[in-house]
Amino acid sequence: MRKKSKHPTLSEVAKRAGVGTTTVSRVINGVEHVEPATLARVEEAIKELGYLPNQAARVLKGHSARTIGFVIPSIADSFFSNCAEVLQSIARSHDYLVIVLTTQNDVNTERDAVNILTQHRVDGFVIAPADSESEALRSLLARLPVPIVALDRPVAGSAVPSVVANNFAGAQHATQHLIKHGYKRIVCLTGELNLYTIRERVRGYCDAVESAGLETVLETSIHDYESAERVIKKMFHGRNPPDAIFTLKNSTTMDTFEALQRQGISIPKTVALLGYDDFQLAGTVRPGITVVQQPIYELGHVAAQLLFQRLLSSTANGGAAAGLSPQQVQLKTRLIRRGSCGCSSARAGQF
Amino acid sequence: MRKKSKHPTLSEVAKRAGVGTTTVSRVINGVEHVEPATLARVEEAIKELGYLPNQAARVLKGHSARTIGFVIPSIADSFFSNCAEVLQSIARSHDYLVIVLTTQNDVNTERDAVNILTQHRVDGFVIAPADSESEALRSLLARLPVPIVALDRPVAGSAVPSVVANNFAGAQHATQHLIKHGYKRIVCLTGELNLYTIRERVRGYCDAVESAGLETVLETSIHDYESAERVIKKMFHGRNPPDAIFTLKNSTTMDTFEALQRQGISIPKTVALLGYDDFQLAGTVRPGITVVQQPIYELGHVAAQLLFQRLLSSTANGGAAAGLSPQQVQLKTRLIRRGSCGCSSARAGQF
DNA sequence: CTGAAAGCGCTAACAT
DNA sequence: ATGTTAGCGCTTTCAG
Repeated sequence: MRKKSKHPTLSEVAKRAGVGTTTVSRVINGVEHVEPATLARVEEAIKELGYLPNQAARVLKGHSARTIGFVIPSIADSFFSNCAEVLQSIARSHDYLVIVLTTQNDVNTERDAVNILTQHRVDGFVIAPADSESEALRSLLARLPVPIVALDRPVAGSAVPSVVANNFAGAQHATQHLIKHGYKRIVCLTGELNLYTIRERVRGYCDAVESAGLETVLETSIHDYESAERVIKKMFHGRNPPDAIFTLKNSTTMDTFEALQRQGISIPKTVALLGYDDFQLAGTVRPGITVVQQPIYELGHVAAQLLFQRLLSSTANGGAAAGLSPQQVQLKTRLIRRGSCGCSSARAGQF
Repeated sequence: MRKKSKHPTLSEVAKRAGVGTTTVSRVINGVEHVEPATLARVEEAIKELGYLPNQAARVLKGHSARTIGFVIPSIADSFFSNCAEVLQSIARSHDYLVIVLTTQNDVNTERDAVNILTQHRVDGFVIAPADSESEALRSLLARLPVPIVALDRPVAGSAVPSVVANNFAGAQHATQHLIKHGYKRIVCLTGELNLYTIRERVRGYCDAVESAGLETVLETSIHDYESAERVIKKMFHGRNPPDAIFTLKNSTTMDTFEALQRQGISIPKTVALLGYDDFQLAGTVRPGITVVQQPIYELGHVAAQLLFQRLLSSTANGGAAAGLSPQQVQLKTRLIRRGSCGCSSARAGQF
């Protein structure tokens, strides 16, 4: 004895209240010209049935789904989960929903994700492209009739607005900082050279090192603790060990810190350490770790703003985007000096 | 000169290919009885128009939205973002989407979230209830015609299946461990006593302390670094300072560690520290922090499995849930011994 | 102030 | 093998 259709429908409500469907519809969407008595009856029927309007029907009628998508490599990554939190709260303030899809930086998964969102007729989305240079992605996005904003990584050669940190300058300044400390052999530890952000950071590192007439030492095989440890062992057992290490993302920084510590290599005495991207406890471990801090909250915030500007203005004036914010936003990073680079760690401990 | 409807429709594809809508529909949903030549024409039309079926229409037709909801306090919390990652990947393997909604543990926001998901006709959802005892939530969930699974916190007195860790036993064992070390004055630091998990942990702590004939010292005003520091200062400047501290969630553990370190209070010499919930670098700071580790991955995994079992079986046999896994799953926690409790930190450093 | 009816894009009988 | 057609639940003219 189960109900056929699990959810009550508007016409069921109408029948129960003894009115037409139009009246119920009016009651649901902002009351206008409904007699108090009728209104009361309808509201009671709604309550009794536990009626909730079917979004699908509304959308089919041409209404917005009030939903945006968020396409990111991983949601377990604190950078992106923090962005997601910001995006979520802004979306909610506009009464929009967020659908999160993860790509693991795989271009096929990413293409599927974008298509799925399109099938769901989201009103727009924010994406951190797996491959900034992908021609396929660019043309895929170009066809879509909804606003899109790129986050953390741009879409090269495309009109898609983007909000990214200045990875080049961040890495460049960080490296210059190490150079000012007098370090002569600064190695750069990383993996995932295919990512836009990483490439930019590498560029910044190389630029600074070369400008100082030093030698670039790039190690691109770090993917986890084991690879970090192996590389570090090799470096310090070989001739010409580094006097400073620059790591390009926070898991690499942590792995490196851990490996150095376990091998009893003193920071910053034997080797200095500077990491790209801040993380919890970076100021609490001893020594505190000097890092390039990204404006995570701001990145998420600006991306959300850009998206909703377009969303709201296209609703308002039929698609003509007038007076919108700049298309390509680049945000500054900040160098947080703690003890690991050789600076006095007097101010260590800040998050 | 803008297109009216932004997305191409099935009948536009049909027109362009010179066939009926049915044929196009057949091409889209698993080809059956379509002549190769026709098929080719249709496929080309689809490609040319960049056609993607409108989910809303399908759903309205009675099809599943192939979407599940995930209702959690916050997505920036690593516990929940890790769960989200697991849920996401399992959902995707079943070709389902995940909509994430956050509640900040606010019951009204939570109610809204559930209703929004219902309006979107999700096929089911996983929820970490803000208030396990809420009668309102219980009755709200009871009315819903879709499968629901509670995660991390049960829904008291309800048929909703739940997947939670054994918070009581975890805290009890942890406290007993401190007692075995010989500590006599073990204080418990926490906030958010309204949460099910915290209350269970407090119960476990109290049980162990009282069974040992010691005094319970519960400090429930810790919300951030400042409050942690204030309380610790007071404790160590007053008479009868603690010889061990048990913190009930990881941010409290980190704040406490930091405050102790800044005040030059030695761990574990002056005071031992043991925290509930593991975190990155817990094994890397000095001393490594002994923690109760929750089976995060497994929690997410089992919750997802429970949900999809119900989802898939209700699709298969009309709602009769036959041979399903147990309704109330309770998972074991693990005590990870590092240096901060007074154990030798020989095995420290594991993540 | 209220109701009847058309139609959004799609699927699924039912025809052919 | 393919086309015709009737709705799914809702909003929205257009009439009363």
